[in-house]
Amino acid sequence: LFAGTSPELARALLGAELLVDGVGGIIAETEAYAQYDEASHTFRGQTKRNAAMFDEPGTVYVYFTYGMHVCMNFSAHSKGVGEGVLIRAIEPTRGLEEMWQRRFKQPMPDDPPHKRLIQLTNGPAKLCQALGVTLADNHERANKGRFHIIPNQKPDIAIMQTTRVGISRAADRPWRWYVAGNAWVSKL
DNA sequence: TATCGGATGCTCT
DNA sequence: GAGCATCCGATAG
Repeated sequence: LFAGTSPELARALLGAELLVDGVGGIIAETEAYAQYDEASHTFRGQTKRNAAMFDEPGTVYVYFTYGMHVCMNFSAHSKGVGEGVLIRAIEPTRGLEEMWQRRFKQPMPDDPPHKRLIQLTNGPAKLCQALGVTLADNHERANKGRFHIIPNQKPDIAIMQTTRVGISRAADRPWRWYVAGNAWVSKL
């Protein structure tokens, strides 16, 4: 699964369930980044910060950005190649109360507003906060420690493809994919 | 509903 | 010193 190219992995991860210590949901939106890709953190070669992207496929790459947020990726392709997939949105399935507490710093009400449930995980930094992912998780491995990926069971989900969000270089490269109609997708 | 700016600190130029 | 794979609240329409 993780041994594919980053665009292949980005599509394959849609519909899969991502769980961190049993808390998480269905992956609804992803973006691919490759070493030859000007928008990628790995474009200018390996550094201490991006080393996880060059590690074994399935390695977790967590980075700090905008002075206050972290985002998570899974390394793709093969060891030595700086390529990976950013997880941009999940549809919560397990541990809703725990996610709510981490995101909003208060217990989840008995009848939570739908709008608020969507805000739980409809963005790359939001879902990391909800799942309790921090920089300490950098270099973790999928399906070995607290991170688990349960492959997509439904073969026929409708997938949309667009340009990536929030980048300035290689802005035309259509390497963002999301599940059509899913309410947790961060942007249309 | 859409757009705008502030928060906040690490990384690389 | 500039830029950043973002988020949130405020403001205008």
